[in-house]
Formats: sequence, C-alpha cells, structure tokens
Amino acid sequence: MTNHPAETIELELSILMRRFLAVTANGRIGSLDRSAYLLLHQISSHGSAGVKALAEEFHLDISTISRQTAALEQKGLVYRIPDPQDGRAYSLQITETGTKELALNKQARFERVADFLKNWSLEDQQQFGALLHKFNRTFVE
Amino acid sequence: MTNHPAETIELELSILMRRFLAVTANGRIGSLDRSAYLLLHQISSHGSAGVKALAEEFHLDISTISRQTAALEQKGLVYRIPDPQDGRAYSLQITETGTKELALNKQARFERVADFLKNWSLEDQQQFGALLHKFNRTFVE
DNA sequence: TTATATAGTTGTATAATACAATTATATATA
DNA sequence: TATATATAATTGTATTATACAACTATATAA
Repeated sequence: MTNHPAETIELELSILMRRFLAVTANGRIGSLDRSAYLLLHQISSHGSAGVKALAEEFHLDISTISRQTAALEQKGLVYRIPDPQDGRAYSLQITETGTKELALNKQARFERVADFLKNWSLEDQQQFGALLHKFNRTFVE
Repeated sequence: MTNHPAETIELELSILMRRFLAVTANGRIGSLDRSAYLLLHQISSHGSAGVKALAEEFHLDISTISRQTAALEQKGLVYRIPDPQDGRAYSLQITETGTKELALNKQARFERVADFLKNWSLEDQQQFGALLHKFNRTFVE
C-alpha cells in the first residue's frame, strides 16, 4: 500500500475529531461553549460583523450563526448595532462583559491545552500550531 | 503577539472541530460515516473486540458504540462471535463485505484529503501527519 | 410599479453523544 | 446453596450543533 502522508492525516484527523468530541462534549470550557468562544474571538479580534459575514467566515449556515449570536446577545456578551444604510442588517459588537468573559475563557482553554502538551517540545508545539493554522486556511479552489 | 503556541493550537483546534462537525452533519464520505469507518478500521487492524473494549479504545460511552456496532451489523459489515466463556459478551469481526467497503472508503477519504492538500509540500504533509499522530497518543498522566 | 434579491429568523429534521434504566449472565459471599 | 452484587450489552430519553426550507422585512433592479 502506498503510504502517502494524506492517509495518515485523514485517519488521525478522524480519530482526533471523535475523541475531542467525546472529551469536550459540547466544547464548553468554563462559561463559554465552543461557538460562543469562537464568535467572541472573531468579533473581538476582527471587529464587529453581521450574521452573514460571520457565517461566511466560519463556513457555517446563516441559521446556525443566527441562533448562536442570539444566545450571545441574550447573555449580554454582545449587542446589536443597526446598519444605518440597511434596515435589514446590523452588526454585532462585543460588550465589556463579553470581553472579560472571553479573556477568562481563553486563559482556561490555554491552560488546559498547555497542560495536555506539557511533555511536548516548544518546537513541536509551534510547528503543530502553524500547521493547524495552515490547514484551517486551506481551501479547495 | 508573543503567544504561547498552545494558545494557537487551542484556537485552531476549536476552529477545526467546528468545521468538521458541519461536514459530518452534512454527509458521509462514500458509504461509511466516521464512526463506521473508525470502528471497521479498528476491528480490521487490531482484531475483533467487544462493545466494551471498543468503547474504551475510543473513549466513548458503551451505549454509543452499541448503537454504532448494531448499525454495522445490520449493514452486514461485521458479525458477532459469542464469547464461549461469557454468555453476556461477544466479539465483533469484520465480514468480507466490510473489508471491501473499508478499503473503498479509505481510498475515497484519502483522495479527498490528498486533493485538499494538493498545494502543500510533501514535507508539511508528513510533519502534520506525524504531529497529529503524536497528539492523538498524548495523554494526561 | 412590480419583480427579484438579500439579511436575518424560525420551523423542522438529523446525527452523535451522554446518562439512566433495563435485561441477562457471571461472580462473590453469607 | 441462596442471595447479593457486578458486568456486558441494549434501549429509552435528553441535549447539542448543525443544515435546509419557509418566512418576514427591507433593498434594489427592471
């Protein structure tokens, strides 16, 4: 059998996804689940955005993002700014509470992964992070 | 930003997880969903095993594996061998059909990932595969 | 003016998971 | 031996994240 590295990547990614799902259930760490964490991170680091733009950024359906942002708003982590040019649209901005929650949550998530990887060399960690980043930004043309 | 690499890894893994969830909800690859693929791979490469052993291997609940293996049996991809020492237990063995389906599915999955990574250097692919493998075998002591 | 496109919400369906209750069998103990 | 407890697996139920489709309200094009 030809052992192309893509075979290894496929198998290991499948294993990773399954195990990660099991360990983290809905991905809630601390007070924020995965979707809340990622949405807050996006809004916080790339500025306010509407539901459609967020859905495109994450390659998810608009309806999914609509529900998840509604949940964020309900918890007071984001607020809506109506678009002055377009009565249908608005953008989501992070609140002070949201900023604080995000910082706390990032720290908790970081500590968890840092502990998991405590026996890895910094080099391997750097490489793994860089490759994951590259993978997430690789798209089929 | 002088971030610790674990921060990057955490963020990118979260992004990856979310996108994978969407892909799974969408549809399977070829004829096998991820659980079927992984279970068949496990049984095929590590020999027959019971529900409990498989659940431990994948760190999933026994009920989850019970349903997934029942689905495999129903499709004729595995069959049960009663444990001669224990009337409650049995082990699952892959059928000829299962072996063929697994091979076809592995090929389809490989091609999909290979296409996705077509603009990556072989070196990066090898490194990424190796690091994913290492990550999956890293456990908190 | 009317038709079409678009931003967002809501209804419904599906898949993967966990936990709890249950069944049948095995093992330990009084 | 009789009874209690443990275990392998199944089944019932709830939760969560997702997609697609139907819908509302507004914007834009013909």
